[in-house]
Amino acid sequence: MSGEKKRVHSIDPATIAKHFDAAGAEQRWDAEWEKRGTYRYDPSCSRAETFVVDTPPPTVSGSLHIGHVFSYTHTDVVARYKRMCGMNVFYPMGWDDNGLPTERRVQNYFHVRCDPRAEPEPGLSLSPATAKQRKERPRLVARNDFIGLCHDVTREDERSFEDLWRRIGLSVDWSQQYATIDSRSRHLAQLSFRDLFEKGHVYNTDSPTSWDVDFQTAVAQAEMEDRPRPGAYYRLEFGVEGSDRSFVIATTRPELLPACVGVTAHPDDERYRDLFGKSATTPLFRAPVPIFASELADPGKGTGVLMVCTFGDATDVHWWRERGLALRQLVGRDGRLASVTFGSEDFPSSDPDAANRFYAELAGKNVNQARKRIEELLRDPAGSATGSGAPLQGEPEPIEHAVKFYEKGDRPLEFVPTRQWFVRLLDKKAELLAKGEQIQWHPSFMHARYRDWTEGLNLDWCVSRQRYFGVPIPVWYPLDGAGGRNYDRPLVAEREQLPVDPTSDVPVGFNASQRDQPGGFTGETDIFDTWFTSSLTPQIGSHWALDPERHARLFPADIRPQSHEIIRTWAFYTIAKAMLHENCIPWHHVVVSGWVLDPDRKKMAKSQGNVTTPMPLIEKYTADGARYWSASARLGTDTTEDEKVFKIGKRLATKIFNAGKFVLSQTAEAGPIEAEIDRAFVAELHALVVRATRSFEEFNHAQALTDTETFFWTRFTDSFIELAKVRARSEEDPVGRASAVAALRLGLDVLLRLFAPFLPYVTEEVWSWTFADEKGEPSIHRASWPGEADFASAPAPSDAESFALGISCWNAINKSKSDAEVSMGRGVARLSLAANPATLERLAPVLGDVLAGARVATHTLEASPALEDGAFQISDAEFEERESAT
RNA sequence: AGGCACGUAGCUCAGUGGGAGAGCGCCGCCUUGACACGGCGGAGGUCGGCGGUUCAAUCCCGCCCGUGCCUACCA
Repeated sequence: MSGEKKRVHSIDPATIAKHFDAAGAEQRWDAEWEKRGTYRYDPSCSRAETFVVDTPPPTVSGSLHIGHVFSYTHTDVVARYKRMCGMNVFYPMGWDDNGLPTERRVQNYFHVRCDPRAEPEPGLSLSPATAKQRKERPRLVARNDFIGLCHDVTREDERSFEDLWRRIGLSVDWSQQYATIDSRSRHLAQLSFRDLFEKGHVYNTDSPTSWDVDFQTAVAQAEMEDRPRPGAYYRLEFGVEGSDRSFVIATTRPELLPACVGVTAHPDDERYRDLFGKSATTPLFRAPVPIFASELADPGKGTGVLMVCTFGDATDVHWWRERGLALRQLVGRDGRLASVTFGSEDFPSSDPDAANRFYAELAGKNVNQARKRIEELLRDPAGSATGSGAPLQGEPEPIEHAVKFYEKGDRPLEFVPTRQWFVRLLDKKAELLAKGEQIQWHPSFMHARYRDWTEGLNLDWCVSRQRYFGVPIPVWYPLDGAGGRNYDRPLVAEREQLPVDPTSDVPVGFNASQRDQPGGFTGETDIFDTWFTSSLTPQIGSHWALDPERHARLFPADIRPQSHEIIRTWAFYTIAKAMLHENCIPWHHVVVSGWVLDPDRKKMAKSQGNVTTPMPLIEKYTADGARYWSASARLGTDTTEDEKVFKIGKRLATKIFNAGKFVLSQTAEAGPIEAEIDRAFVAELHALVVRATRSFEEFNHAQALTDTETFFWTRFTDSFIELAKVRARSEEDPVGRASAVAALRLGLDVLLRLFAPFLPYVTEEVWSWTFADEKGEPSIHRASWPGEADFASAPAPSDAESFALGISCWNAINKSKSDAEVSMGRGVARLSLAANPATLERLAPVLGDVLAGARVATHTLEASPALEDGAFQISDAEFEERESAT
């Protein structure tokens, strides 16, 4: 830039609005960016030139809240930085409409139920159900028709999300959209299953599985949560066969007594040692059950001896398998106690009549009802296994204990034997952990979440769900001559066949007439766990098996933004899938945002009823203001919704607008940057660029913002502009004037670009005034990130500290004005400035600018060796009269 | 019960082995020529507590207290 004349425009400030019209700018630039394709992904670029974002697809049936603005802004800031660094950014948007929330919403909205067996009605389109319709039975619709209705309902939700994303300026490429239930996602999910099947990673088995009795579906380990629940220890007296002995078992689930298949205690427990190998007799039902020793029994819990039921908990399942115990399944899929007959082979009893009499009181009841009733029965001495009075010893002792629930469920999970499909993961913990090591986690401690979860895994991934809406499992089963299903030879759809719906499509080698006929086939009606599809978001973006060339340009992705509570699901499963399919990691970085807390520091959640909708905040504080609040938060740190911070962001945008207006309205041509204070300012600016760039590279955008913001206020607007202002308009010093204008413009130019990822609107606005034209880059968001090239021609200052020194001196003069209670603009007729000799000497090159900025007419310098380096003392200041100030 | 994180000014939060910080709020002053949607100045904190390491600890280590999350806990 030095020497040569640049084509520089100044603006006429009169043509610029007095105040920044943020709302207008937001609307204008969003349309302009779309029109220009500013954020368009270029599919011709190689993987190395591309920065790939694995955008989290928001649950479209969820409500919009300020937390969405928060975390998506974090991602956008990174995407914008990378784009300015010259990367071809792939930043898609997905919509998560696969799964229960949408299923429920569609059911209510249209008053329909999905039924895979229903006749398809192509082109089905419904109106929202009327009150009258709601009183009737829900209409049954086929799966694909249900999916169509889902699109109808979610389109509206998607629009409101898109409105928000556009309003806050997400630099998403809107031509890259997908939905987790759309045909490509379904296709890829089924291809994923086919691939896992071919590689031997999936299996189906009939075994006790965690089951939600309300949703009536199997649930995976990752979807369970413990909730503290009140319960009670019921002390029940058991008999010992062929002996007078008895013992007492403490149980919290007396209703499972009829399902008791064994009794166990710790092998070293003296109290029960003599019982091992014998048979116990259960109270009420008089069932003989084996007594065995197990290390898993805790002598300190309850009475130290416990009953094994099918099934009370995971340990019961373990003992049942290990010991080959009987199966006496009581709780059915609906959560009610089944009808069983004591005295049969499966339910032995030494007194079947009494047992059946007691059980008749329980059959058909749900778990809670059965517990209440059996407590009463257990008070009846007639039920004793020993003839020594009521089986219930004393009163139940209330306790609070943890009970497993489906995270979306309302009643405790039960173990119910069902046939399910699983992805084998338990035997791959070590590889999964190794993959986690290859990924960079931001902040790094989030890696521990992944590690803990993976190490603690104790079940394979149950991927089948007994729901109706979702991606069908592409499998049929051959039927034998008697119509029995052969689960060991599943007919998994061929790759070329996909996508399929096995309830309407036909496996290769069969024809439609053989459906559900002996010797024919039957279609799987189960669907996939929604995570089975969501774990493929990087592959959905890259089109994976459907377009290997594109896949190679987009996979693995660079960043996966997400929140920490779904590390065990979304992150974990995505890593597992990439590993099982291609033995690689799905992305290089996981970027974890914290949560937004309400002003009382509680997590903002729809269920808590404390969510803040974002639009009013954006309208009040502008999109840039909302983004400022978001970007101020470090990754992984929970952040309080604090309007004060929004306000600061809005103020910052206004200040940038005004500073831009001032700098760009300087009419003089820019020239070489020669004045010492200009050079020193530029040197500090350069250092800022280095710091901010490093912060971005470390995924510490909050630091980059803080540094840029601090510099902008304290070094640029509050000081450099003030100190260079007079010279920038000086008629007598054309060289100094050109230098000042150049430095001011460079400062604005660089700071605008440093702010651009955070405040896309105001920076684009100011950029558009003259820089867009001068630099031939219509959008700041496509301009280059500041770097060495911007400073190549700026000579170093003779003293790196001279700008700082000038500011100190200027501040000292300001303080004297403040002390005298005169305005900063007041002229100073004369003053005496004291500093130590070395400081005075170093101040000399910038003193002229300082005195001009402070409007000092005459001054005297005083060398005071006693003063510290860099300290200034002002005395004998005489201020001009207000009227005489010019 | 284990793991992780956090605890700094009234509020929201930075920060570092050597001098305690920012913004907001508060107080005082200044209508100035980019900006009153401004500016200048000021008050305000035993950096959760107790020990230890060190010449030196808000920072490193240990213990404790408090908060949040993750994981475990159904006899």
